Amino acid sequence: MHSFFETIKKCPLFADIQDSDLESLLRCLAATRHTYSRDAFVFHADDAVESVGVVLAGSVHILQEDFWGNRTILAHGGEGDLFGEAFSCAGAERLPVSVMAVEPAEILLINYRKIITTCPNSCGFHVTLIRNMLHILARKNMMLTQKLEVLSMRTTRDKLLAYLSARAVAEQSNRIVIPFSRQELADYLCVDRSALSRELGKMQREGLLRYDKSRFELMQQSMQ
Amino acid sequence: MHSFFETIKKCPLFADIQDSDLESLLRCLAATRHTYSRDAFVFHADDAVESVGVVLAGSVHILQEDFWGNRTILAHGGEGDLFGEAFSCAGAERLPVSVMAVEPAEILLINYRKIITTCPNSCGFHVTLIRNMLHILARKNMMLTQKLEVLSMRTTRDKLLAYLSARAVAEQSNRIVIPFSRQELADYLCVDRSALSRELGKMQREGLLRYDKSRFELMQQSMQ
DNA sequence: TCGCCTCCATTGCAAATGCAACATACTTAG
DNA sequence: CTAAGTATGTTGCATTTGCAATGGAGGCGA
Repeated sequence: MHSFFETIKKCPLFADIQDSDLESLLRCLAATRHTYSRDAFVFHADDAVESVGVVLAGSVHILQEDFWGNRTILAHGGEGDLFGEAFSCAGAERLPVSVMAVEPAEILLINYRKIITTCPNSCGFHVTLIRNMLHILARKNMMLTQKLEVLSMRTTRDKLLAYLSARAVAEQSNRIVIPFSRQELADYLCVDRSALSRELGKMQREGLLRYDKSRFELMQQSMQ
Repeated sequence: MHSFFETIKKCPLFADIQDSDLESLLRCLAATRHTYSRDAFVFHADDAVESVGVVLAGSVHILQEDFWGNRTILAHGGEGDLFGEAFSCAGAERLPVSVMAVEPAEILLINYRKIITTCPNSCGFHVTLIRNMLHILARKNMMLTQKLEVLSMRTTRDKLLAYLSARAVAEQSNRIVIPFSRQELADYLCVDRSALSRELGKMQREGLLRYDKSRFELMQQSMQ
């Protein structure tokens, strides 16, 4: 477990904030620390949206409950992770998800209004803070968009090509190394692992690509 | 075709800005108007990211080119629509997409730095503008997340249930009216229309739901 | 070296899906 | 009212996919 300030500094919301400024910034934001025992709710669905949270210690699950009461884990938040920012910034009335401590956790809660309102003593942090928030939301936006482009393909082959092509364009190379194991790649593409393997083999036999473990090479000529 | 100011006011980036303030705001932002003929590029992939754009007249396509050079239309932008905001706010170095006028178009370009930097004469618009930008990004974020939850389901049935359940929870009712025709729903879920119809019929026969046109009723007991 | 474990490829099979073609409402213009 | 056009449901068929089970390769500790 890291120290409080070390953890805080890992959170992208506080990027480019001087260490020496952190303490006064947190005071200015009226940030509060809370501890939660295992399975305790940090936020509960239908709560009013007022704050964003930063995981200081332990970890949380972002949970969603569907119409029939089935719970799904949407995401996991570990040390330094920020959560609740989209709902706050979107001006949502009520939370559509719950946040629950998976293990004993310590959370920093910050009132959203305090972040976006430049404070009376006009401290310069707010500008940085808001810029960081924009940055976080926008990056997440790009990631979501990219994943959507992949998942909007109907077949496993097309999902694979969409994913690999995007990586290749980003890396400006037809040789790419993906940060996933097979199972993880299958999870990312939302397909069955064995079906993924089968399709990969077929594509290699057809000369669309070559691969070895996590190393892939896209073939130029395959205009399909 | 609407007047310049009428169009501007439709753009969510300028929400809550007084009509009387608009003109000086635009001057402060050094916003510039440009006209493009059909098929001209407003932005080109790999351009440096410097500005966001607002469609004043005509319309644009957001295009993406994959590894093999195939172009895909990612989105359409009509009068009052904002584009390029995610890349600007995310601090992307190079644009991963192109923006092209589909028909003769007039575009308002605003340098991103001017938006997020509170100007020397500290005019109050910037605060509103930045808040609007946060709002836009966050709302888009929520929409993307929700669609991703639906598309991450592997079967048509599960996609349908995920979508309908989300609507039902949002509307707090088991009776919902969807804003889509069948074809549009199929497109949203990224499945074939006939397969969607087939699955809907099957689900109705199994008692999971009832429907008539765009009106759906989810059954409570069906815990599956 | 042996045994255990994890990751990955392969395969059989039933079910789901895309696709194309066609049938059936419902809408709208004339 | 009629005719054309559009939206939706239905169905056959080839293909794709998920699922479960199996086997092999490589890593690791005893």
